[in-house]
Amino acid sequence: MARTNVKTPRRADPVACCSPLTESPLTESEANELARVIAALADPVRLRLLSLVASGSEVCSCELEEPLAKSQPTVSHHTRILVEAGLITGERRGRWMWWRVNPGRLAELRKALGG
Amino acid sequence: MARTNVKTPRRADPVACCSPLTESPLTESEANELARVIAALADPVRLRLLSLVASGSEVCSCELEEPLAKSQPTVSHHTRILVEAGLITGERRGRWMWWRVNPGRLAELRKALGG
DNA sequence: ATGACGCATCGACAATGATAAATGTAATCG
DNA sequence: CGATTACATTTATCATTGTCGATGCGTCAT
Repeated sequence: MARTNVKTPRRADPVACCSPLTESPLTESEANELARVIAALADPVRLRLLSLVASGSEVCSCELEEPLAKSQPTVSHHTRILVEAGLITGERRGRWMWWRVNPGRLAELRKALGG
Repeated sequence: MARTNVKTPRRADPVACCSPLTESPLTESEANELARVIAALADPVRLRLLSLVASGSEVCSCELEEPLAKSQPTVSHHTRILVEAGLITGERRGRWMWWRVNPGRLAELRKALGG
């Protein structure tokens, strides 16, 4: 069946849009899009979640609750935000959701930050 | 008290502490410190403020209110947060505050983000 | 089918943060 | 000196967000 309930990023590339902010002033819409993605990383739980997923090649949601010490709805909330930011992708296999990082998105972010 | 109100970063280096989050899981305190700095950039007004400061070599606070379309207290609020994150530094000369970016801090951030 | 499991969604609450008016503090000028 | 300028701080308001219990939905095993 097709589609699970995994959300995809809102638009093509909310980050790759912007040249490094150290080079030229950001427009208002560029700043809005960039801030949206950065906000996804501006939380310690999501940073640890992302680093946990990056450590293993794939990580199941059920393997996240314990190390993060957060409830299942809270973990689901954070994975959703990271997916919407394009930083991770999720795939449902059976009853489990498997998460992978999107390395390209992190690279875009670093570039937008002056890299 | 004699001291001006320019705040300095809270500790030596809240960001340089962490190896790239793509390499090993962040500890809780590493994630807290890193999230603090990232949160300083998770706002469109501060992103535009930072890019404005980065564009000119030095920028005065009075030159920020108009392009940002924000009140003076709001601009002061945002510059304070960027200073506490170590992303910009301020120097008072006469009645004006002159702001400069701290390129090293942005580089540390990119590194912590997997660079 | 029935139950157990894994995860998403909804609803509510507390905490945080962005904004600006009013006020305070230095520094400069006449 | 008093007046003015540039900025910080205080205070209050309002929107956003992190958190979790309850619930719903799909999947698997029996």
